[in-house]
Amino acid sequence: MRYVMVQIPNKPASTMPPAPRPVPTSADVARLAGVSRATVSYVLNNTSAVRISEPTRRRVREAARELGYVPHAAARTLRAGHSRMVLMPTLPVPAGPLYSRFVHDFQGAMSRLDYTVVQYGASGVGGDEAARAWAELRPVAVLVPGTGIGPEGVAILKRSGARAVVTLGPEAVEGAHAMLLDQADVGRGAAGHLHARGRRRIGVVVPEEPGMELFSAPRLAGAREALRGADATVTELPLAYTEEAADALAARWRGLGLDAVFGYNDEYAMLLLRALRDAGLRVPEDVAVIGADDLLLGRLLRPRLSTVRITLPLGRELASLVDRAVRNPAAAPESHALFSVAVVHRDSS
Amino acid sequence: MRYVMVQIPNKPASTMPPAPRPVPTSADVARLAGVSRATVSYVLNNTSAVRISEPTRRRVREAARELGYVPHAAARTLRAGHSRMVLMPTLPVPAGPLYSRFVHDFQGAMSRLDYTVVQYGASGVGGDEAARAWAELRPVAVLVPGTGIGPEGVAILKRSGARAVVTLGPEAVEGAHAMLLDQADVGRGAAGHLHARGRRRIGVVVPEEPGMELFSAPRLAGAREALRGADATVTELPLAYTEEAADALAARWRGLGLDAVFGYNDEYAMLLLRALRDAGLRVPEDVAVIGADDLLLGRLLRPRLSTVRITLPLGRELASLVDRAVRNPAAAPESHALFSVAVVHRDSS
DNA sequence: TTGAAAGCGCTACCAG
DNA sequence: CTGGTAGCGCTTTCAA
Repeated sequence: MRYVMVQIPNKPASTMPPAPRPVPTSADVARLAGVSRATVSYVLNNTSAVRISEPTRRRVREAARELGYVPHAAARTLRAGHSRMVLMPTLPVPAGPLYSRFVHDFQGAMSRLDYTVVQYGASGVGGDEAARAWAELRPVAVLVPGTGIGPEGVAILKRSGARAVVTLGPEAVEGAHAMLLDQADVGRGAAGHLHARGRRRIGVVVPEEPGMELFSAPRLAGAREALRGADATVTELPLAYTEEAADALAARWRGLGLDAVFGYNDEYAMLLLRALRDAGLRVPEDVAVIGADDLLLGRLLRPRLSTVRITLPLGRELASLVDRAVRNPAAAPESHALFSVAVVHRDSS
Repeated sequence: MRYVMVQIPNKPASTMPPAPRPVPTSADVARLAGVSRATVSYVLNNTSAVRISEPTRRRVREAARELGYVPHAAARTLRAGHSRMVLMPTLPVPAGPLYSRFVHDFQGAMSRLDYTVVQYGASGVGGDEAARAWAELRPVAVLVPGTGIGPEGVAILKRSGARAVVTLGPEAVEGAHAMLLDQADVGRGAAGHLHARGRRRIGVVVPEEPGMELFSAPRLAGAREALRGADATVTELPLAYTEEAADALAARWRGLGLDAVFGYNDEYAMLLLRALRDAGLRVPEDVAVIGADDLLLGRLLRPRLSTVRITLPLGRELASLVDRAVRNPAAAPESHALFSVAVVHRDSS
């Protein structure tokens, strides 16, 4: 006598969610093709160490196609003990054009090296908590932008099998490779330039949009630092990215007694520059203006906008760093400064 | 007599890669805490169906902390049979500001609903091949921008357990929910506006940057279509995003005999507008200019740039659509047109 | 309150 | 050339 387990619906069939056809597995393919699961695996992975007759191969492929079989990445990863996923947490703010391009290039370069780059939607948690969430995915490498990770987080990732951790931020983190990229340099460059041009009462725009302090705070701090000890003042200028806010700021400009402004980036600078001119101020005579990022559009406005040009690391170079690090995880962490900053003096300062 | 397997290095120890300390598993935690793996699982997942004594809980947590234990997502997914990952293939081009913001909002909304959004770096393959690669990850939902998937691809994903497939493109795909979003509408809007303003010989900028044809081709086609049968001509104007290219185009402008131009988007439009004016042409008298995307910067240029405003679906609304679809996979696919297009007439046309 | 064990889907070893 | 099978790390019944 044999017994068979039968699934008993615990609700009337009419209210049950329609039984989703179960996802086909390699066992289903094997059954349909009349071979073993091992053979299926050999055929579908073109395992060269093993010879499978052509008719068998055809039967297996045919069965897989018929069932719409797709292998299960999690199972494969579990079995293999490693994957080729490179994890990149997404920024907590919408990406700007420079960063978008950088990520795109990096992704292209990595896929040419046969890695898969995955941008992981940060779930709001931070610090070691975030590092743990990333570690759960067992990526082969992690590329962390900003200051979202510390030595403890790096250790967590490495203990979980990450063969390379690379940070993209202002300072190297113990145990991780670093692409040095300090937003404060941008503020230093801008403030230094304005000071060199003879300006002494310098405003620094700070976007009011939430999350932007990630970039604006170091840029402001850099400006402050560059002028420390010099006979100059730095005034923080909160500004929302709207025409109205810019006009309002321009309207009370004369009362501020400033002779120069660093506009956070080219977009805010262009916005403010236009508002200042509309308010009757002369640029650069009454007020010098400088932006950052060297957007093409900044060159179109008149007067042409001075700016701080930022060179992000090339996706290719970073990809090759990651690849080397993965291949040789024992190597000492490298610090690179492919990021660089250069003042471009045009007409607005 | 018992035998024990011993791992024999096949190279001299000095040239061996340093044996990476194996990643701790829940079994290691159990061993260290002196309990079973089941207990570890109960404690770390706060399983409420089971009471574990407080001292035991502490011992387990302490052991986990000491080892730096992080659970293995692949194993958990495999066991659970499902995950809460929402897959979003990355665009084949760097994202623009509108799209970046949209993705950011969507991600935030999804994580509030307790899903994890993952942007998956497309490996260059396309069509059903790409769909299969996505299906390997067994995402609970897939959000596909553009025209990167057909009915066959949707079927593959659903057979692999995806409970919702949503496309973000010009037309609904069999079996998938759709957020209708046709770039051709932008071209239609722009061309219609220019024609209504009395222009008849209309140029359409087509960016030369690789990959942009994804967006520029439908915009051009939409413009052509809007003017079909009207007494108007459409001229394709290839343009690279550099000042030199814009100046070169402006230099031969009079020879082209055009009285209006749709600049692909605001950035190209601003670039070209400036070059045309520098070449001595009057805007809008000699040539009307219109862009698209309604960037704030377009309002700063003089004359103020006319534009086609594009409203992307809100991240929140899309997130709720995805969530509903996941909860009720049997529901008929919905088509929404939260995307909309409106001509904003300013001074340049 | 805790432990033993099955099994998710896959690949790689070894035997036939 | 092909099949049987162990085991990757985890959760979850069932039994003690």
